Amino acid sequence: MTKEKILWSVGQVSERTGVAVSTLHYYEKEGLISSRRNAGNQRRYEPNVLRRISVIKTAQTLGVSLREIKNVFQALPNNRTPTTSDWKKLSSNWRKSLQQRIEQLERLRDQLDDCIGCGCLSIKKCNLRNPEDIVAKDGPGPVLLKQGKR
Amino acid sequence: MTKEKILWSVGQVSERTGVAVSTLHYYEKEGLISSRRNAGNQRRYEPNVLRRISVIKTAQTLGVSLREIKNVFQALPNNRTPTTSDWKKLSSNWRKSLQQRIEQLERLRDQLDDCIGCGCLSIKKCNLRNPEDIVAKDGPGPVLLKQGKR
DNA sequence: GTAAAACCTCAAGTAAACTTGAGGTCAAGA
DNA sequence: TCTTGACCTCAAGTTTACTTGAGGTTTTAC
Repeated sequence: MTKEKILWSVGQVSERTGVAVSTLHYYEKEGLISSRRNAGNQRRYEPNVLRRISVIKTAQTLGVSLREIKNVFQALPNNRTPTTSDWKKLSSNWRKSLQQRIEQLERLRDQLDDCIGCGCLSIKKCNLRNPEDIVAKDGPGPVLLKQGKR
Repeated sequence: MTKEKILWSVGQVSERTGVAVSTLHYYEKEGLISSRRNAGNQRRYEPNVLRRISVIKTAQTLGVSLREIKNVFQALPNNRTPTTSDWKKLSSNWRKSLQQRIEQLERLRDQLDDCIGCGCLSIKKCNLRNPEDIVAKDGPGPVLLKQGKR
């Protein structure tokens, strides 16, 4: 009993996932997904590529860069096609950073509430802009939230 | 009694806000902030530029593009330096989209929880990847969350 | 068997948000 | 005064995540 493998063409994967063919090429070039080729050199994907693409897109929604996603993939034992339990770990980790992001935004929201309340956004008082309660003196010193590059 | 205006040099604004001098130049070129010049053609900023920069940085944290921020600024009557009540409106609006973003991420988080629970991320079952409860058929059709460009 | 649709590669282009560099001017302190 | 640090302009470079295009091959449908 041979296991019949259903393979997908790039166009099928594209339609199935909503991700452009050119993007699939790009992901492959970047080492995020892989494919086999048929006799005519056309890409043929195993179904699990859909998993990978889902994870990529989900992670991007969370603000994870492709580079980081690739690292996560590569950290999987033997860089094998991830198993269910690998996915569990991934989901768990991303759940954590998602939670952190949510909390960060909630803090920001609450600070915005303060600002709306006080109508301030003033340099010396506003929490949002002066999160460490640093009060402006004549001398300088950074006052905004430190923010990574976006 | 003349109103003494304290003006800031670009270096001072940079240190005060944590935003690089080159970025301040860039924001000015893009029409997000403005400055006067002293006799020697050096930039001199009115204190309210700090407000603008705060708003820019805050909005960016919320995922608002510079273009959008500029539009908001320009929508202010006479493109004047925003007043306290202008800021209230801005804060309110941004508070709304912040809330939406939080809710979106919370949904994502809860769906991730489901995935962790079921260990799936499977094509046919996973909520996260199949948010509309579209069950995979043999025929294609996009399955991922629609996502704007990032 | 043939035409159209789908696929291939590789290079170059795009957009946002900045940064870097070259070449030169201005200002403040010893 | 002189030197050093802060400033100036303008052009070009950088990064991420893709898209577009040219020129050619393969597959599929009639």
